[in-house]
Amino acid sequence: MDNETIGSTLDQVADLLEIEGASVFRVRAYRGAARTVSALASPVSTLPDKGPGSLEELPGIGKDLAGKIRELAETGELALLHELKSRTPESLIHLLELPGLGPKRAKAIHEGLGIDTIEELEKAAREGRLRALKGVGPKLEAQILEGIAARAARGKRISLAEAEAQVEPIVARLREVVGVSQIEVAGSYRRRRDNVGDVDILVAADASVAIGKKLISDPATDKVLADGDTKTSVLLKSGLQVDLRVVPASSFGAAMHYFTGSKAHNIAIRTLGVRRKLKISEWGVFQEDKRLSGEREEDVFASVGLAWVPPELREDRGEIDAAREGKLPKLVERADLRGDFVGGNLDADGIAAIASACAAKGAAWLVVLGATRHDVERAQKHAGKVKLFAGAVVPIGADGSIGTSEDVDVVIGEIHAADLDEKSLTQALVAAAKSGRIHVLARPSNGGKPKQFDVEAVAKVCREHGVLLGLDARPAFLAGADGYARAVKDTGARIAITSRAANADEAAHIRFGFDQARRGWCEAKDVANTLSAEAFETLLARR
DNA sequence: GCCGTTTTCGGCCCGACTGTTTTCAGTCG
Repeated sequence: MDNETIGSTLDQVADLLEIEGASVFRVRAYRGAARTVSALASPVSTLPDKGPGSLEELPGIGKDLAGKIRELAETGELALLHELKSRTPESLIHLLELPGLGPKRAKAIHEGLGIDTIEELEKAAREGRLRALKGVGPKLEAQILEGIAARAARGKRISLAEAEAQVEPIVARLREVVGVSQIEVAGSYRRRRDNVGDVDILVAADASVAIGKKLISDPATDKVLADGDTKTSVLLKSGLQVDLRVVPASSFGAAMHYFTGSKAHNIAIRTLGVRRKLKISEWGVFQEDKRLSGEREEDVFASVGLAWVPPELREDRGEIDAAREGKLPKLVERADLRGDFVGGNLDADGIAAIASACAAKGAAWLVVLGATRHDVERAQKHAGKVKLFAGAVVPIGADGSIGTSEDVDVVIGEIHAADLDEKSLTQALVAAAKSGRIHVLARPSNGGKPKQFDVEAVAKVCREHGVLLGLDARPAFLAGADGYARAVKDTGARIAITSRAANADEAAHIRFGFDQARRGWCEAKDVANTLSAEAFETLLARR
């Protein structure tokens, strides 16, 4: 069973436990494990049984959960889940997806009314039977019906690129409101997750400033979900939910920290606060009701003895220990960009256009995929100072054999292996990396869905043979790229971020690759795109 | 179910909002 499925199975267990009324801490443990396993770059089966790197060593996973995860990985089944399903109908899990319905009410609905499915729930709500339950009145009943009607559109996450395109113009309009001193987008958007579920905009201003009204009247707004003094929520016409929160400037740092999350990171930070007898909230850092700080985000970290942590790292994946020990990575920055891999049947004019757009972003070299040395030589005259390399993408066979290509400077090996299992895929990639015929090993993907393989094992071979590991920066190919980058970095190998842009607009997508590399703790030295043209050429020759 | 600068047992983040209540439980982020 692959890691993602193991994660969602553990989430199901958590849902059912929650409905049963199990300890919230036990539920949290399962959710934490689900998150941790889903984010692993390599399949659970490739982890060592004991000692460093084993399941038990992962934060929040102890003996019991490690056993359950192994059970799932090896057999695809989980005895506990069967047991839970025998007591509580599985279909109740779907009730939790409705706004206003949590575990307690789902349980009450099941036990009090004998309702197990959304269809039964809808019927009962229409007939006004739900309000027979304690704590449920007409408003909740209406909300549930509305939730059922809108459930297809809810909970859908969109790519970061799409979210940027929708949110940036809105933020620009909100920024114009008089009395707004600071405005930032927080949440997973600020952490640069490859997909976002909703968008949190944080504003420093007096509560009296009419910024909520401005959002409500924004041309992109479709529907108002909440409209209070400090919080306004709307649904955009696209279906994206935007939450706007107004805080005083004195709390802006604490609020930024809080609303940036992640939830797991916040819990970890607050737990550190508790040990120091501090209370940390979105309003600031408090000691016995006395407010100590909160104007700047750094204040929150400093209050628990930590250095400021870049948002991309705030996933409770070791950043807190690193911040305490002064071992945070100096993350690669977009300004470090020196080169990219572009392509897509470009003619000399197209190459020149991309070269000039990339040069404006700091590029000193470009690998042009699908171009011959002759094409590149001709285009070089119009490419200014940007050094061009001819590149080719060649197929890797299921046995690791490398296909043929034109005589080019840079060869990217790409495996098309929808049907290969983890082990065969790993073997093929290792063989390709050892072949001495490729410079970059593309990340295996099945139409944007990453294929699982033993990243550590492959990256180790790549490091030994001077092969770069590709990270496709196109928005549809970013899933799991952060964990992949982290695994590559940890083995000491280097990644190569490839925009594969066919035009200047697409070349700007390289930033999404940088985002994921940052989420993967990569420093400039871990990313080949930061090399000067000379250093990149040397690297090509050395392989 | 996890975990240890209080701890191997007894804790486990914090606040806002909502709808239903006459003091609070449930949900959400």
